[in-house]
Amino acid sequence: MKKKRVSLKDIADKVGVSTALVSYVLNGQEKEKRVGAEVVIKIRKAMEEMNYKPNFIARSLRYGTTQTIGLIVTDIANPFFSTMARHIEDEAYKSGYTVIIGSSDETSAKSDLLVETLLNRQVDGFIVVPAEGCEDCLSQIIEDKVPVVMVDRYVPGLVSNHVVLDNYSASYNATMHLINKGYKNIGLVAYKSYLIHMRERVRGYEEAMKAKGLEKQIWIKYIRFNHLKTDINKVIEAIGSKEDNNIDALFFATNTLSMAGLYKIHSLGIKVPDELAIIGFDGNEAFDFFYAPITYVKQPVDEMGKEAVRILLDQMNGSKKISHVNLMSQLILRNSC
Amino acid sequence: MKKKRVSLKDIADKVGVSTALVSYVLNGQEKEKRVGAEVVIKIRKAMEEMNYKPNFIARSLRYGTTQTIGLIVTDIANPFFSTMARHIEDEAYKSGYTVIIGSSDETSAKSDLLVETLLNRQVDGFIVVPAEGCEDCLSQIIEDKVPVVMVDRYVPGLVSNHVVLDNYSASYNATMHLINKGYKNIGLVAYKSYLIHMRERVRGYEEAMKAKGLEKQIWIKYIRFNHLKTDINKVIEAIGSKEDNNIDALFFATNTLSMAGLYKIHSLGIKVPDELAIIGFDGNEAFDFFYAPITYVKQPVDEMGKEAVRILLDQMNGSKKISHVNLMSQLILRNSC
DNA sequence: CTGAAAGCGCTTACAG
DNA sequence: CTGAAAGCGCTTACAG
Repeated sequence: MKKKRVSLKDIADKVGVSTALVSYVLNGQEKEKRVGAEVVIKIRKAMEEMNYKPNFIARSLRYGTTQTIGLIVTDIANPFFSTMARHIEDEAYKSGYTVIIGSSDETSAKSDLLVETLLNRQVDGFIVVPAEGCEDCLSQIIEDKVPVVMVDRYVPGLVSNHVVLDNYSASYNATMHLINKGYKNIGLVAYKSYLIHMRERVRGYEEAMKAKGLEKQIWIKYIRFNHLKTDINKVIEAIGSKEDNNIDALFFATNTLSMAGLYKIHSLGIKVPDELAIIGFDGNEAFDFFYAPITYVKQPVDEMGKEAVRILLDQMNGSKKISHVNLMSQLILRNSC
Repeated sequence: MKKKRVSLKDIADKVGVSTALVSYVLNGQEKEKRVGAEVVIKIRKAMEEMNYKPNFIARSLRYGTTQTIGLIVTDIANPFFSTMARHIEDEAYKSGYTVIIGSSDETSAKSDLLVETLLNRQVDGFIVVPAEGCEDCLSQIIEDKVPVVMVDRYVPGLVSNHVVLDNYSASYNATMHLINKGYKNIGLVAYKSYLIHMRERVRGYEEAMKAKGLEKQIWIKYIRFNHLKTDINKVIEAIGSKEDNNIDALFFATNTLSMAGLYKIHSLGIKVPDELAIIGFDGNEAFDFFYAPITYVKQPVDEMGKEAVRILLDQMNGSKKISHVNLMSQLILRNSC
């Protein structure tokens, strides 16, 4: 079907030299290998004329390296991850790397599948957002000695690289902001998950409450990832009907939680911030257009992506150093609290 | 650095057979090739024990096929394209294909670079959102006889596949909706571009206006892609200060135009729909939270992605049929007009 | 300065 | 039923 592409050998035949010479000029080694000046010219000309393009697959097989990075996120359609993917792409291309993206949907089954697929495809390294139960697939990567850096969250105990938000302080500061604004019954809406980033966000909230003597007011709702809408609707309805402990402020621990919560708050006509103050997670255009623009925890998603690539490149270049990067968030103040 | 992976030959040596047999059982051809029953068992066992993983790069070199699709969008961080990418990913994985994504930023230079990179990497097919001036890079793909399907827009005159929105009717219907609602001075905000999807959207608007005897009221502002904010702010400011022809309704021709326009409308405090009616393009969570939820043209992005993959797979399987798919949009009615 | 040859890890006709 | 061998398109020591 495909037209047969011209190979090194075709060039060599045309010029009447061995493939070695063609390979040398292709790779700019005509100096070191002292290829004859006229030969170089002839080879260049032939490559041009025949529109030669090197076959990376062959080169990969030879080198045992593909110049490819595997990126596993939970969902590329999630703006947080698509934005990060873009930064990763840009940073990787700068160094001649290409990126293959896969979405795990927060399941270890899909993560496993992706890891296996990408490992078979000989990616040189991984950037992964580990899902729950991903200890195994990650240790498989590590066993194979393929460099990997985790982003957004990491698997505690796994000796490997990661670049994540300082989730504890992000959450602590957001909660403290609400407390300082005078709210007392501050609730947290989090995912039901033992993943570290979620636990840290919970912990930050709890510690802030305790620090201000509000341990009695600690109120956390855990949402099931697969039942986002139904679970969160229930939570918001209960708040709306005052069944629930007179919650006067709500902190959402992720962007998807924030959005789902806002939809329900909006449809129930709960007044923000008068009846309910809000702090969301991650920037989002929708936050800006909510009638009370939403105060939120801003993550340095660009840095997260770029830093992950830099660490990964380092590893692929043989560095043995394990890097743990904690990025600081910023609380963007608006009118929702 | 990487641990040497176990190869077919390692298995063969361990079991004491030739690589041919191992290859046969690996590919489930033990029946056709009548491999001895015990041998099959031994090979299977060895593969298991040694944790053998086939090397796709080697296989690719042999087959001349990589089971990889190259996807070139304008920006993977744009929600429209990231959502499409997700559908493409899912559909591709179903058939054992992996996808490599690149962002062109709407420039032909980056598109060229991406095409070259992906061609070198021997992708089996392309799905591309062609940028302005991309005639050349596309014809290069076509010359190389690599299957390609264009999405979102296409290059007229290029004999190739595409799946796009029926932009003319989308725009015609949206404009007609505004006219029927009684608006007279309806403006269109489009990108300054000769790309077909944009021209069709402009044409749909113009024809609708003419059909209702409003040719005199035709009013179009062309925004430069690289000066989105400044250009659009100027347009909205002029409307706000009534300098401009008493525009009472605005139709935005893309999602990025819609968002940029809404930000300015919001910050100037222009009342929607009383002072200015709005129709936007593409669904968007921000549309939902605007104080007057935005009426918009909804694209079937899932179908667009999946259909593109199906056509591409068909082509890669040798089909010579050229497919042109026009998808219908839907006007989602809300309160902004 | 240049060529012949081995090898990366597979697959597959061919011979027995 | 099984093995030896060629070949996919490159790179690179080695010999001359």
